[in-house]
Amino acid sequence: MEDKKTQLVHRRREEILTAAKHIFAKNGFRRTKIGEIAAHLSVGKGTLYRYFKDKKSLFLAVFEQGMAGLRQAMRANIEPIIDPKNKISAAVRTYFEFFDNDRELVEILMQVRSEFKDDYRRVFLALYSDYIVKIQENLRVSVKTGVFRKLDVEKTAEAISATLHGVLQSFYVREFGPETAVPDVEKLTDRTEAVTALLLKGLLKTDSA
Amino acid sequence: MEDKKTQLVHRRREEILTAAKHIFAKNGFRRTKIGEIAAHLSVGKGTLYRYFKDKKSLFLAVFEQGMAGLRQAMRANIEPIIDPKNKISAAVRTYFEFFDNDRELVEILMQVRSEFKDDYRRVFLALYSDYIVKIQENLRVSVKTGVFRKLDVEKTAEAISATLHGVLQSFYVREFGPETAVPDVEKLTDRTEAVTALLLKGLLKTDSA
Amino acid sequence: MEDKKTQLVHRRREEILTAAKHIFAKNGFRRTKIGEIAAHLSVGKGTLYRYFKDKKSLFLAVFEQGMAGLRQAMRANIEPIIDPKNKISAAVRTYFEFFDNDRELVEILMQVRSEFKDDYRRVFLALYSDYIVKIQENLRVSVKTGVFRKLDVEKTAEAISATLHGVLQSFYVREFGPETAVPDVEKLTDRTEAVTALLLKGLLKTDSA
Amino acid sequence: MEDKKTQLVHRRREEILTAAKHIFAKNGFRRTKIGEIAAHLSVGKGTLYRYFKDKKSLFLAVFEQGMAGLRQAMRANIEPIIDPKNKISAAVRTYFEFFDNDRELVEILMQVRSEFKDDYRRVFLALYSDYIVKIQENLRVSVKTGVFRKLDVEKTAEAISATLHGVLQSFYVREFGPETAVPDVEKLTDRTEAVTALLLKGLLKTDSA
DNA sequence: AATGAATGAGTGTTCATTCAT
DNA sequence: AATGAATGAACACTCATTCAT
Repeated sequence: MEDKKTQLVHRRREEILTAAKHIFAKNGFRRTKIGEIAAHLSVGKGTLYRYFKDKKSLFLAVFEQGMAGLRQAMRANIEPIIDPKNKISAAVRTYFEFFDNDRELVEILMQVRSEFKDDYRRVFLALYSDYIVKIQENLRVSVKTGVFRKLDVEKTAEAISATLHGVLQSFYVREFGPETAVPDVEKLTDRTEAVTALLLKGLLKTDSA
Repeated sequence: MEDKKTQLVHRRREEILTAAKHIFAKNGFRRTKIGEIAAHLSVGKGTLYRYFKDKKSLFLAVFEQGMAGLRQAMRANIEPIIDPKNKISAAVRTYFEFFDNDRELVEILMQVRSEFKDDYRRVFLALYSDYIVKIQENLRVSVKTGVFRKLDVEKTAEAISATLHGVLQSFYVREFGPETAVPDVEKLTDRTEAVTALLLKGLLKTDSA
Repeated sequence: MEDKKTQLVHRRREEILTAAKHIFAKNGFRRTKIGEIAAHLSVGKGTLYRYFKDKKSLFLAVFEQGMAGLRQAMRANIEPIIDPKNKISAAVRTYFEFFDNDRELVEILMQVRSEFKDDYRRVFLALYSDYIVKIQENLRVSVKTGVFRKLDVEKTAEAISATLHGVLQSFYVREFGPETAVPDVEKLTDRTEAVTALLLKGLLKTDSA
Repeated sequence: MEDKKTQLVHRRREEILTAAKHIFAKNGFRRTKIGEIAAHLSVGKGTLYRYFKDKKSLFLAVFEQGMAGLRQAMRANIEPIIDPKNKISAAVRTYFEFFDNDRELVEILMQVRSEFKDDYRRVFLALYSDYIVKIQENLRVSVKTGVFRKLDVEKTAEAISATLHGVLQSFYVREFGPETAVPDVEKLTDRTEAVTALLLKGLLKTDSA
């Protein structure tokens, strides 16, 4: 019985998060009214406050859930791979695919940065640190084994991660937007090859000799 | 006499922009009260409204001025350079130096994205397009001359630009913040080498032969 | 239960209208602050906005309610009367009595004209038209039966109605005003005889030999 | 020389009043900005303040000037007439003609009532009192000479005056409005006959038999 | 005398949050 | 547990008036 109750609570929490993500992504944090989310769920506003302390907590919960999903996807798709090059290309592909499949989360991501700088920092660092650590490990090993050139592991890992974010944003500014009529014409995934190539091979022609 | 007046108006406008940038960067757009900017300048609120239509216009003017400065810096430092590799490294260095020297602008940049998506898009595209075109030209020529490998010009140019943005943001989230007590410990410019190397050489060891 | 709620809502609405009429009449539309009305009712400002869209709507609701009352009074007191002369005198008396008993409404009436010309026109025409039509009918019949002299029905009906308004205003300008210390010394009703006589002796067939 | 200056000042004052009347009538007191009047005259705002203490004074000056014009017209057209009936009909005609020829003043008149109740009262009473006194004299004499029926002089005089005001307002609400495309289709003057007849046939002794 | 840049008081409205039912 | 009526803090913007030039 307790279990049942707990499950119900969990399910309800999920429903709220889904509705909130939808509305927040559509209108942005400020313009979103708690009442609109409640109405979307056909519940009273008070109910939302039983599940989340306040509007900000709800918003951050949406964000954290999204980030957790990203982390999970990255883990599932990258960890099994052993070849360092393939690890990189899998990371790029996974990252892009993930956000192609959850455009609302991109909007949330953009919002959270300026609305809650400090919370963003916290969540960002918490969720991404292990992922950046993984990159660093890959780099370190691959440099040692001679697959990758000699490089500054910390800064390069940061740069790789930053490139993914940067491409996401550039793309978002130009193509995204919930109101875009034809959102499927172009996809982040289309960038996978170019970005992977850039990261792995760089710009220079290397067929020296 | 007209000249004097015009000059005075210009000077006042600049003073307002500087004060506004400072306050907006410190508190963010929403939490900034027009009265606070006015007080900082020791003028009445009405005066600000003589120079800028409303709060949003003032904010966007700060943003546009900053972007104009970036464009100018990029042009001045990159255009004279001929060697494609040096062009790339100069772009990275200029970009990072520019934001190291104007951290308030970074905060503005982060804000504007989520507060005024559409205006951001407009200004961003307007000011950056010529700069992205330059990258594309460089790539196209360098591929033809065999300095750069065969690559997708549009997508790679986008990725290069995105990498710079991404690094700026990653760094910003971790190190920046107007409230940071010791903001000079680490600098964006420290990333120049690693990023330039990543862009030019990629990760893979190329010691063919 | 639904009934109870509906009733409560209705009662609250009436209370707000009463308080608003009082404050609006005392201070005029512009100088009335929403907060003053709320304070008078010991409720929060937000509550007023649950019942009325905005300040203007509240004001116009007060006005419309008053006009509805006037129409009702006119109907109740005039319709049952058959004799044309008595109909006229009843109209004059009812009109004057009504405003003697609701001086706040007079102030509202004066305000609404200049503040919301168009809304005034709309409400005025909507509520008064049937009443003017009644006058016209009375005139038409009475002319036919020879009780009233031959006259321009439309213009004379307008003039009769206008006379009532005009007397109300003249009186108001001189005697009224919520601040008047002794508001009961003179009354609109005191004008009933003189006005009725003026109107009637002009309407009656002067069956001079 | 002094004379010249005085004349110039006078002329300027008149120009300001004309412009102010125009703008005030168009937009209403509240929505009229001092700057708009100044711009219309191609002078600085400060200049207006040399001629009128403040916005309210300017508005009231427009009103008072208009009322003075009405008084003058009434005097010129009525005083020479001796026959009591003709005096009445001349009053009606003059009043209606005056406002047909100065519709802007009607708008001012409507505004002033609710904006400045007390000042309206003062000016109204000051300017109209002599005119009402004239009506009273006419009534008194005519009753004595048997031309008019026995009546309450004060209240009837008030009612006559009120009828003119009332008709003006009724007409205004329905037909006027600065935005009316075809303002000449109907005129106040068209009411002259009906109103005169209403007033007179009520005034004349019905020496039946 | 004329100007118009500068001033800053003043207020309607929204909406996150609470809490009585 | 759920509701949604009630609350009231918070804030941009206008424009009459002043006064240095």
